[in-house]
Amino acid sequence: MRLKLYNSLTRTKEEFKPLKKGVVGVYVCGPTVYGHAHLGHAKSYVGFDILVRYLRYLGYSVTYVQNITDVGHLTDDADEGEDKVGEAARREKKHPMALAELYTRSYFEDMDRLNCVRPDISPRASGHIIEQIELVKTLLEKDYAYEVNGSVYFDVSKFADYGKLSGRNVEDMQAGARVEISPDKKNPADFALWKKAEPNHIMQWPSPWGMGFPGWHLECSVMSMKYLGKTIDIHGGGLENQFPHHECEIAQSQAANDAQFVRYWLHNNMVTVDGQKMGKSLNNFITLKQAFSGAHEKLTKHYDPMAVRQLILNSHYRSPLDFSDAALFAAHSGHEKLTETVKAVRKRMLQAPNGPIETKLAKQLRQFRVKFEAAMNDDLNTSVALSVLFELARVANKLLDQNTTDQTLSAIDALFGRLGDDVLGIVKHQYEEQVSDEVIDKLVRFWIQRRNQARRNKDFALADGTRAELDNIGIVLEDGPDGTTTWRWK
RNA sequence: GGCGGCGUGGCCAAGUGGUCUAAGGCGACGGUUUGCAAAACCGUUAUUCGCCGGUUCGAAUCCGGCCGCCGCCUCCA
Repeated sequence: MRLKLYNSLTRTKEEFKPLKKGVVGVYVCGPTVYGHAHLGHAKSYVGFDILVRYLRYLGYSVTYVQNITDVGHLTDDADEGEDKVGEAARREKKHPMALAELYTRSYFEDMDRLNCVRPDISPRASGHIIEQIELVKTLLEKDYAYEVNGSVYFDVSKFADYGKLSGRNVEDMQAGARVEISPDKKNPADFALWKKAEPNHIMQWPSPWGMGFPGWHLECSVMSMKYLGKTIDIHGGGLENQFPHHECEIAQSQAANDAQFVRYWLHNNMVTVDGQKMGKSLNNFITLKQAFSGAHEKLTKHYDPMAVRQLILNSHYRSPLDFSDAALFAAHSGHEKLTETVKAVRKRMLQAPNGPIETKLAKQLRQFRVKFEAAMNDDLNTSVALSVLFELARVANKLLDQNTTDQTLSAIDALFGRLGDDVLGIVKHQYEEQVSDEVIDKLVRFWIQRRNQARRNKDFALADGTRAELDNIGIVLEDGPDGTTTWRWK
């Protein structure tokens, strides 16, 4: 069976065939870096992380591009609001580029903790102004765009397919239902390619139309074209960007290039928190840093990033996901079970008797792999794929109760590695048991107490024995004149 | 107003015409193991898939109606 993906463009699951054999270009709409990443980012980017990992598992050579939006994304409607990065910069009293850098780093840090593979290229919108201006020029030359007062708009009436992706009809949409119509536009659905900047606007660049900045939609067209070509295999993004962002990308790109822009459109569904949409005004807006530290009133504890990842993989990427403390807790418990099993297998592997794997078991492991791949091939059904890991864990734990062979255990470990690590990213190559200084201090103090108890009981043999044992480990006890005991490394 | 999605056990969640008396996880309960516990393992926990009607030899899965919930079209992945 081959990989099938649900293509938003055709609204069907289609067999995935890349344009060039064995090579896949993936472009995913990245974050606008004006704040810390939140649970919504986690769902979206873990979802596409799985796509990239699985394509690589299947043997494709994948180029994964995910932009960083640091200019042009407005707070209001696509044309009238303030630049998000600019506004946040003003609020935090930073230069916009410093603010973008801060949150870009924060974003990468959070994604690393979620064990998402880094994109191969993370292009910044502000680093591609020249290319964006070039695209606007092309669209003007081809008469798909018009200039008004230093701004350039795309003329939607000239692009027949506008609305095809999101199933909308320009005529049917209530023009300006919730948004003021810009007087400069010929048609309310027209969108900005280039915006004139007022003098106080910090981020602005010279252009043939005067000082200004690019429209938000432009960057994705330009950067995907630059790094992946005019026609790309897969474009991913959050469902909320299907309209208008992705429609606009299609219109710009295809008008400019006279070529299909994207062959497979993938859209990730949204998250809710306790059943409600997550919004800054709703007091249920949870950043990843808050989830990882537990610093949010909706959370009873801090959650390991892997628990968040596990919860995301527990459901399908096209289904909405409700984050609740209970759901996170359940995911955490489940993840712990898998982790403990993998650790136990690896530990036992080292001392298990030499011997081959039983034929019957080898067959069962192959079946697990078949089931896993069938699930993943079916539009990345991670929920079922994950269930295979739990079945594998059960088999492994049963074998651990018996005196099984080293080859059996290493086969199980290899399967955990291939499926759980390479594809799902919830099993790690290595688990280093790190002991903090605080824990060591508590342990030593515990022994100091025991020794002092022995001293009070005049059991000097035990007291001295304890001190000698600690000394062997490299820990020196020092009894002060006031009866207190401190310790230091030898 | 326009567009779309969802409703499966106490909770999360797969399954979308027969292998479904419905995967997997969490939780709960009983058992094995254990000095006790934890972990692990075994078993129990939906004859039923929001409600009503229809199509069909057969429906959680298709169609119609109703009820409920959610999202997008502003911000937001």
